[in-house]
Amino acid sequence: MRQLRRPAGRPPQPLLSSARITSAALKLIGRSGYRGLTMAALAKSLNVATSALYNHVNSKQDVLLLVEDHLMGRVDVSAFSNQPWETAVSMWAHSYRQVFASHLPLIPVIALLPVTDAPRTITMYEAVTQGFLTAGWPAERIIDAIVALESFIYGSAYDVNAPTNIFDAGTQVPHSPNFSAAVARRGNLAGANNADAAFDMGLKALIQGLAAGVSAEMGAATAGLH
Amino acid sequence: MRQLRRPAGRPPQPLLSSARITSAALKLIGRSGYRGLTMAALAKSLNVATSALYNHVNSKQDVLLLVEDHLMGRVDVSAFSNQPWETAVSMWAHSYRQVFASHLPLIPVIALLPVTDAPRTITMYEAVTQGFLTAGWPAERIIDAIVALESFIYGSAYDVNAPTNIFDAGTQVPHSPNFSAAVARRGNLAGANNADAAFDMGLKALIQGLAAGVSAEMGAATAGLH
DNA sequence: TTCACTAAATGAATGACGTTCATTTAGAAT
DNA sequence: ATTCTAAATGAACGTCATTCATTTAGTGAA
Repeated sequence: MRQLRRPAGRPPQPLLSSARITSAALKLIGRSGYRGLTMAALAKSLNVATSALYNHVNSKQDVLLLVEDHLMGRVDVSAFSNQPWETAVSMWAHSYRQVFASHLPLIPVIALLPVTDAPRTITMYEAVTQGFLTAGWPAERIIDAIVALESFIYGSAYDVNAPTNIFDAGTQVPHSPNFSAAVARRGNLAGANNADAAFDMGLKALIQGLAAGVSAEMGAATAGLH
Repeated sequence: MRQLRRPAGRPPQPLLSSARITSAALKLIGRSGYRGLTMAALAKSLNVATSALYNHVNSKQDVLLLVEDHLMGRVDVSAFSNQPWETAVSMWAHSYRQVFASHLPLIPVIALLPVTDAPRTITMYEAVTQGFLTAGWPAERIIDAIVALESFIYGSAYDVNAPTNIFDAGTQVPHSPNFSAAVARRGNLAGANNADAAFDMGLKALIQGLAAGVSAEMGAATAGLH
């Protein structure tokens, strides 16, 4: 079945928009991964010439930013409004990691690009900040704590995609006896994925450590120490 | 000054080797960053045809793996042999982050590729594992703890390269009052880089939390609880 | 209404880049 | 000696992102 060829020139109704591009990009990523996300394939899936995309985005990076911000809307921050701080942070972090574990190429985008053009991302941060404030965190410390948690989440998202044999030392096993033994013993405990176990362990430690750190500081402040 | 053109055919002395390629790649990265690291530029810096590289590596990924493993040798693990566990982990983590903060494109390589062909990486893990064992960590938990720490380190390496205005909400400031206020207050405290503050805060928390978690578990085990 | 301007499409062209292949030459192994 | 393999050259390929001239349609000002 051949398609009618659309003539050149502005169409009566616009064929493209940021929203349409974002949606098509997400479908394409779902179907063929980030390797399949090319400007040509994206245009084709929208039944449009490749160059038409550049009337709506300045670069492929822009497309990635659109996708990133859309996905940020899927990160669940609801726990910050009805759960204690520790629980809320844990639920948020789990959701955050889950959303981006299948979108690793976005991590450099999130981590390095200003949030200015990412409204949903800003909304997410606002909810998280509110949760921290409600829990009594001093404003001065909140961003650093969020950044620390996010750093852990990004790294953990990579780890979700690590192959199971990533720590296989191969021929070097004799030269790394302690390490290789530890690798062999890993996961000898009940169930669950290795990546999940490491994430849960680290997240619990981080949350507990952050809480301890900030409460110590506040205690000191209250006591007038500095 | 024109170069003599080398004729085709195997030269009496090999012009290339893994070591030479690694060294040239590192120099090139230092001079022009990862954007400048192309197979063509790499070959040119070695005064060799591009295709000659493929007699020694199978792909550009291979080059990245060579560089990665070389850099792993720069990560300082010495503290594990003469410092208490908390100090050693902290020093190792700082060194690890510093080494890779200027090599972000390697992070997916480290995080996702088996260590099998990375001998220095294995050596690093062996030293870290020994440090954990000496501190009394149960073998079953060590790899998960290392993975958790590494995840945090990778994410923090990205953060080192984040622009200072990354959290600038721009026109959306009115819609994110708490977040924007927290961003404004960040770094109101003495000196230091924002990224460094977040890293120190998170690392301290993580180390403390991991220590607390494992000692609780060991205490329970000692007491015969399970 | 007309006219200039801008928005949004097409399709051709460009320029990087990674990678492959036929070919050549030299060392190594039988 | 002869054969096999290692290691080089240079040409060619295919994939991409991006740009540009061109076309057409809506929009706002005179």
